[in-house]
Amino acid sequence: MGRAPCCDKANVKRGPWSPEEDSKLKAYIEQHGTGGNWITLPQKVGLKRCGKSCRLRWLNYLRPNIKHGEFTDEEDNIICTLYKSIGSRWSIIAAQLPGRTDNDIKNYWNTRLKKKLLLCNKQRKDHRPRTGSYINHNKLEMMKEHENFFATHQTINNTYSWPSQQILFAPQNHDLAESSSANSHNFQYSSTDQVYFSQDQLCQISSTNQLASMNLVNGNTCNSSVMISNGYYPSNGVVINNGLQEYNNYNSVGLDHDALNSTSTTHSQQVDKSVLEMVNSSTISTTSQDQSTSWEELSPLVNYPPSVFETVSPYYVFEEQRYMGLLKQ
DNA sequence: AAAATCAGCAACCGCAGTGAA
DNA sequence: TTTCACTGCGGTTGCTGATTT
Repeated sequence: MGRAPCCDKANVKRGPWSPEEDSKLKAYIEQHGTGGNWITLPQKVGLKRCGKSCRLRWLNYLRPNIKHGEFTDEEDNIICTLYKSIGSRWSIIAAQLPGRTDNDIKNYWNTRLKKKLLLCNKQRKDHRPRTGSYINHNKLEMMKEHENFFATHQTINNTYSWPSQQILFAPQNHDLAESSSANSHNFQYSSTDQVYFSQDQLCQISSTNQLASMNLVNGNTCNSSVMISNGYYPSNGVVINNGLQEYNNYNSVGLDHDALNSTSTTHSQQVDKSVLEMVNSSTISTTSQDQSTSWEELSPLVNYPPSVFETVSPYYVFEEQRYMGLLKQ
């Protein structure tokens, strides 16, 4: 026995909403509210529409403070970062972007952001060496090669106009920082807990085992970092290289507890906090990921340069898949 | 200038979760 | 405990205007 339809489809209007319908619905809801029952709302308003249709129209178009138009670089950033973390859970992503609806963000991702990444990937593939193992290339040489490439191919830099950010890592304790410093990495301290690395330094680090014992820090700006609790579940590490952005954001379960409880949070921290709460309080779907473009499909598009992450990404990707329910435990 | 194709987006569909009876 | 109406969400469809051929 199938479920009863929510409305009599033969007697409801479908398709685009007219201005008259819009104004009727808007006026009614502004005056009376939804009454918590969308199914009976159309009758009260005097519309021959399905309740679900009214709800959608209100949420996506009529309700106050809806923001239409171009997405900003910061919004792009947040969408990509969160997509990397939680996948296509548009309502959660929308909750981080005031005025944007899940439908808007979903459309924007499917029609523009995804293509933006694909375009970038194509350009990167075109530049890859044709022979030999990419992974086995000398890391420093590859890094220099990429830097030269982006220095001379301004068009690619223009393709990605997102704000530049700096990669941040933090040692788990000061001893590590000091010992690392003693290893001639010449770290710059932004605070007692954080260290900034140059790309060359990262190459050196990734060629050693030091990365595994470090904490990845959220680097939306140099001054707004979230300390991650351990080296296994970094969250929201974003790397910029000459205009290209590295989204290395993994599951929020690794957020540092102290950071989460900190009262002096930055915007990016607040985003992580609330997303963590939302993700933890909702069920993770194992099916929706299959139907949309998976991050596994797109992640190669933003993993640049490979030399920085090849050491650690397989494990992190595994962890991400496991927590997203993509792998059996 | 007309036809074909593409891109963007509003709206729809159906499934899963929730809570009241 | 079970049933079922309702809500919310994510994937998909189809319309429309823009662009290309």
